[in-house]
Amino acid sequence: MKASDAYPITYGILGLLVKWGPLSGYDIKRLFDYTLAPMWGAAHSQIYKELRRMEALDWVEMEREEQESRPDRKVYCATEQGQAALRAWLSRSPGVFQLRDELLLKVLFGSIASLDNLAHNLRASIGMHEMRLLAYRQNALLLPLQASFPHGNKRPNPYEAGSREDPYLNLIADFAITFEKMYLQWLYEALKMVEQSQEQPIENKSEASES
Amino acid sequence: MKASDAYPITYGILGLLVKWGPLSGYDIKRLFDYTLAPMWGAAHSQIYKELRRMEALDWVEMEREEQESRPDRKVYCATEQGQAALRAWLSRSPGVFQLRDELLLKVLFGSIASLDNLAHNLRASIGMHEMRLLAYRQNALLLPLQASFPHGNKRPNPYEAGSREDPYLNLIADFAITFEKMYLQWLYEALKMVEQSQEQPIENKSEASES
DNA sequence: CGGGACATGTAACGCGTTACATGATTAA
DNA sequence: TTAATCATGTAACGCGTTACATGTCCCG
Repeated sequence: MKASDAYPITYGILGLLVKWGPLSGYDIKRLFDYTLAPMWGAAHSQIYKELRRMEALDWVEMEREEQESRPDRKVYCATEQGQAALRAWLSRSPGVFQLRDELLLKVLFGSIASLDNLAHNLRASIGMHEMRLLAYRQNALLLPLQASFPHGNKRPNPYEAGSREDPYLNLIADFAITFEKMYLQWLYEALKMVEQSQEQPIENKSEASES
Repeated sequence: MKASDAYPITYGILGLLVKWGPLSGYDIKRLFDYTLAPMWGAAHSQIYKELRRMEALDWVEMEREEQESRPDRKVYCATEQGQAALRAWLSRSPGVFQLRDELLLKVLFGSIASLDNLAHNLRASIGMHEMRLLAYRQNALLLPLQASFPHGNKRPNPYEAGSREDPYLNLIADFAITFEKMYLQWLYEALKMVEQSQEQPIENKSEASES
């Protein structure tokens, strides 16, 4: 087991398998889209890729569930080695993460284009984040964990319906909601500023004469 | 000019060139490290790569500044075409950005390892974000724009020492500070929760008998 | 009868990261 | 003398993204 064999997404999948028990690639994708949405995104193509890599490393085991008239479900479990690797990763503290927000770039360079333009972008972002906040408030993170969880949980796992009481999940939900609220508040303030500039297009503080 | 010829970092560089006028790759790197730190990071290797790509597209022009006993500075300018491309990008509103925070993953999976471990990670993050906040409060974003800006601004550009009054830069600084404060507050609350769990290791709400 | 959910894949492409490389100047 | 600043590169590697692919079931 080399360190370069694994990356955050590897451990993300591994963690899901340990915490919410045997899962198919499709299940994992749903968990990324809902439960992990505030911290990590993943395309299904990458999840399937990663699962095969982890199988080769003996970090997960696959069991085929046959189905009629649908592709077979391939259900994965974390092995002992996988769990050891996960614990090793958990023991290393990560560096500060990199925010990569295109909107912030467009705000910084807002003066280069028109203010109408910038205002439009801000409104679009407000709409999207407002929807996210609503989703989080409606407990979207728990959607894939509800009673309706795919193949109906076969073995009684310790989290079944009571998952909403997992304190760590609650912590993440708190973060997601607090973050979206803060982000939205900033967006509204930025929009207000831009709209004021639109009303008084040129505010000549310094008696600007021709250059 | 195809859409696939450019990415956020391309426009980040382009925007810097338009806003803070002729710059070398080294200058651009400093601007990414300080001014753009809250929204986009970039390695110098990628900046040099991108500059050559943009030169091939005729989005930037290069002028060599000869120096004794140091490598020549290659100073770049945005062309008309480059500015047009930048404006076109500014007019498209971006989707929601993806947070990719390894720490949040480790918090979610915190119960898999020891609480000591998780507390340690949280404290490390607190330290790092506390430093960031301090830097932002000390106007770190402006560092490369101060009077000391490299080759001393040759042509009197409209931003020279007064950059601290650019309203868009102020907006970004506000965002950075608000974000760090929010993040830190959450980290402290998370740590408090974990420390309480350490004191009362097993809180048997449900008279847990053997499975 | 079209669209969504279910279910799993392959392929292309490059941004972003990390490491390696060079070499002078200046300050602690 | 050790380290930081100045200054610009090359190379390897793969995660993350986007697009393409296939086929059934079920709901309105």
